[in-house]
Amino acid sequence: MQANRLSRETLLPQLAAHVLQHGLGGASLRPLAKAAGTSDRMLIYHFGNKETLISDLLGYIAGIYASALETAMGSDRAKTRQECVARILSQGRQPMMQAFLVLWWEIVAGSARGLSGYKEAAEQMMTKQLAWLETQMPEDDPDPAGGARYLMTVIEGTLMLGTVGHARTAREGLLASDLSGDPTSNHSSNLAGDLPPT
Amino acid sequence: MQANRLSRETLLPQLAAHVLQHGLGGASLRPLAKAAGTSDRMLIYHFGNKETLISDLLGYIAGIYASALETAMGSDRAKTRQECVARILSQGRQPMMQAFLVLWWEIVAGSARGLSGYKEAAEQMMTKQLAWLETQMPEDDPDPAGGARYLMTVIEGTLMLGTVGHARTAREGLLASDLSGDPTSNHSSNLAGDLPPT
DNA sequence: TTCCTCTTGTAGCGACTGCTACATTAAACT
DNA sequence: AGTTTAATGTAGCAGTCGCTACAAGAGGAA
Repeated sequence: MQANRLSRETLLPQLAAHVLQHGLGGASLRPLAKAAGTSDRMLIYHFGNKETLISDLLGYIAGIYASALETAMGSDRAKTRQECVARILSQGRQPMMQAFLVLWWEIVAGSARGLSGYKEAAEQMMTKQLAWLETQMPEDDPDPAGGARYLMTVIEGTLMLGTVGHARTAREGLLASDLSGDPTSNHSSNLAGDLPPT
Repeated sequence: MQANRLSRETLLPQLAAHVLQHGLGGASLRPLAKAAGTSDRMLIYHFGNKETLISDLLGYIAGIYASALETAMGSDRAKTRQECVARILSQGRQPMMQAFLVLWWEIVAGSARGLSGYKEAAEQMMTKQLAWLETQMPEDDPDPAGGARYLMTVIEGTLMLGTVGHARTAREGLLASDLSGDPTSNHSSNLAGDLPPT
């Protein structure tokens, strides 16, 4: 059984898998090629050089992330903003999302350093996440657009604090915020339980 | 004029300066040594190996950050939480803090990947920032401890969105939050003006 | 067939990586 | 002074980096 001809399209999934597991920082051509069952020679042949390979790969990964969000888009909306936050944070604790998250910070770092392709991919992923978040907002929310942006800010801050060992700080912050459940509201408040552990 | 004997203490400031400018990712011994006016040979001699060099360097940089916060600790507290956020975000737009911020995301990424020394430094920096933030909370704040943690989460989320080209998302989110200024409050609301530009 | 283009393998280049062996100088102790 | 120890320079090793020159196969077109 002969393998198909190589192309960017057949290469990218395997490259993405390797990068999701081993990161972008130490990603060099020969290990990448091995993961895709080829040689560095062919990677350069098909992508021209490493820089555009990484750019294309980031774009592809952003696409994966987008479709992951699509499939994760349950039909039932959250009832409160806090439930919305809790859902997303608990979803972010799934193993697949963990790998994404680890990679995500490398993408952010690359963005900050101005590496080619990073900012575009990051922006695309966040735009998609924002759109997804808007669909998850409570139906009776007074300001779904602004609220989604607010929740996004809070969520990203929480994720960052979590990765540097300050999950507890974020949790206590959320509990002290208006997201911890308005006592005058008739919705149940279980944010504490759904927040990430220390 | 003969240069002083080398030691970790005399080396670290110059190494830190180089890393703040060029990043941790591509930091290899020879450029680092050149920036410190020595040879890679001596870096290994004084630090043992690269890994502990980076660890020590991260610790040293965390120390720099801590003292930068100390000197930035004005005696006057903010009057409202939103003013507190606005101050910190505007402070983060100073050039020196910009360099820190770019480096910061590399530290977060290293934390997430489990690189040795990264998480410790990151945790230390965030702990320090949290303590500093508590001192900046409004005097009449009903919950300074919880509020500081909440603001910290929001601030970090805002910074992240800013570096990936979503400063506008964060700004709109903050404007839609309870931090945008309570109309029933007697404090002035100028958060919009102090938020980062698009 | 003959030719031509696309795709792939082999081999290697020059630069760089972290690190070390060896020798030398400089300072400090006895 | 003599001895010992710490600090530094020179040179280089084995490995990896991105990338390329060259040639060989493969498939279609004439």
